[in-house]
Amino acid sequence: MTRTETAPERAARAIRNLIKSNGLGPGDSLPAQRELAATLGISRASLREALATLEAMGLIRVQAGKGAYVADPHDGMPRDDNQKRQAAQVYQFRLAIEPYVAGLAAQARTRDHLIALQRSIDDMQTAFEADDLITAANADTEFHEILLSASGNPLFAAAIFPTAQTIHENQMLPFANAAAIKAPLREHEQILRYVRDRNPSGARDAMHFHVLSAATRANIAFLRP
Amino acid sequence: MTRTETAPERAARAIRNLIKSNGLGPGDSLPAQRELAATLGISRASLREALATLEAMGLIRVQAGKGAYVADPHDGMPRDDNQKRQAAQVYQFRLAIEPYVAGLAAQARTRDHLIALQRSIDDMQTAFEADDLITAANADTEFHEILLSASGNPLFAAAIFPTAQTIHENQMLPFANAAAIKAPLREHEQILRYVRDRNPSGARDAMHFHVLSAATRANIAFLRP
DNA sequence: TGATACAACTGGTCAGACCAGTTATGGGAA
DNA sequence: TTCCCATAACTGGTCTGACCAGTTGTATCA
Repeated sequence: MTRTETAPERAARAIRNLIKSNGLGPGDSLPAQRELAATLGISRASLREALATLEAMGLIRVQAGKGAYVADPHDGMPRDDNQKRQAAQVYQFRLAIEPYVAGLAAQARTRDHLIALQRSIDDMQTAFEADDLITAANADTEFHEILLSASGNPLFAAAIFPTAQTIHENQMLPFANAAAIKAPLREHEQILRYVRDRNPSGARDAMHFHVLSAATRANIAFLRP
Repeated sequence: MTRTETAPERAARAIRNLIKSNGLGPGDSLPAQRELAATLGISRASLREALATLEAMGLIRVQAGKGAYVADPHDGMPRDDNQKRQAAQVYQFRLAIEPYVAGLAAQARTRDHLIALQRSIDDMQTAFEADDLITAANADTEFHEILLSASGNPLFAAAIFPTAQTIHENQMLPFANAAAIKAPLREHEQILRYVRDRNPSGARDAMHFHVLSAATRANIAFLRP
């Protein structure tokens, strides 16, 4: 039997669509609860349950007396007005996870992973040639996601998930510096080589270098153990 | 002004504590909503909002007509029936994160962190002497959580959160072997020593050893990069 | 003994009320 | 005219009490 979708579930999905289709960005406000409930044809109680789940997911932020707003992805983490510092935390985080994951991937990868990794590199190359930095950044992210999945341990992907958006944004930073634009491409190729050759320590070091280089390109410094 | 905590927020935290302190595991059922609301001194509406956030966080699962249950953390991630394999993934994950975090903590810790770490060690000791393995396991988890916070990078805590329950479960496994019961205690003390002395590489190695030892005690083997 | 019907649960949803903050507005005082 | 402040009209936060729809245990009847 296909379990019936609950009213708050339906509402939560509707609100997410509303945010998307209306192109609402961080800080933009949602309709008032009484109005939104009426629009969706549900009670305010159900609406509030939907809002509670969306808030738990970090998509919105609700303030008493004021309203509900589309959340800034950075708001889920402790106050830190300093942009640079946030970026530093992201790179610090990546430096912990990604070299390790690359080492695992070098051992656990299948032929399909290699193909997918190569394609993401090709996509990135093509995007660069077309000056399409958005697509290039997407390809960049994709490369890392494939490695994540190639590691064979779903916990890493689960761990990255909450910070995925922050990480992606950060991955675009380096591209602001047009001069060093091809460097990440070569670094990806180097990583892929080690992963293909099943050389964990090589992959690990190459990824370590890649993350540190990306930080340097973005002019970010941070504490390392 | 310190923004007042909302009733559902308070309730969510209370329920999480309830799960912890009662040692509820996956599949165990929570009290009925009417009863739980009365216990917490809030309305069912507020209680339901709390449950909605907990469900969004993947901590519980609510079924109409039946009840609310502590969720299996592995639901929502790729099927993997093999218990041993799940445990291996957890240790593999911890081995990536925790030594790195320990290294950071050794540099960023404050005096308060040291005090808290020492207390968690003392609690664990006391619990062992009282043969209270549940409390001991809680103290064990607490030690690691304090280090997480001492690292100064909230991303690590955020990353660990989704798998926190799995990790906690795993941390209890070693205690099944009564012989080696004091080992983790000594390992924690060793880590604390390095953290106190601001020795990152020492802390890192000690934590590496600690995680590997825990895995060995639990008779778990896994791939390392 | 076994099947069934009922009672007593469970969560899902709603309407409507009231409180406590926030904000816009309009009327006075300077 | 300009500025300030009281107030009205919002906003979300919370509660009560009701009813519906599933699930489950139990007692009754064949």
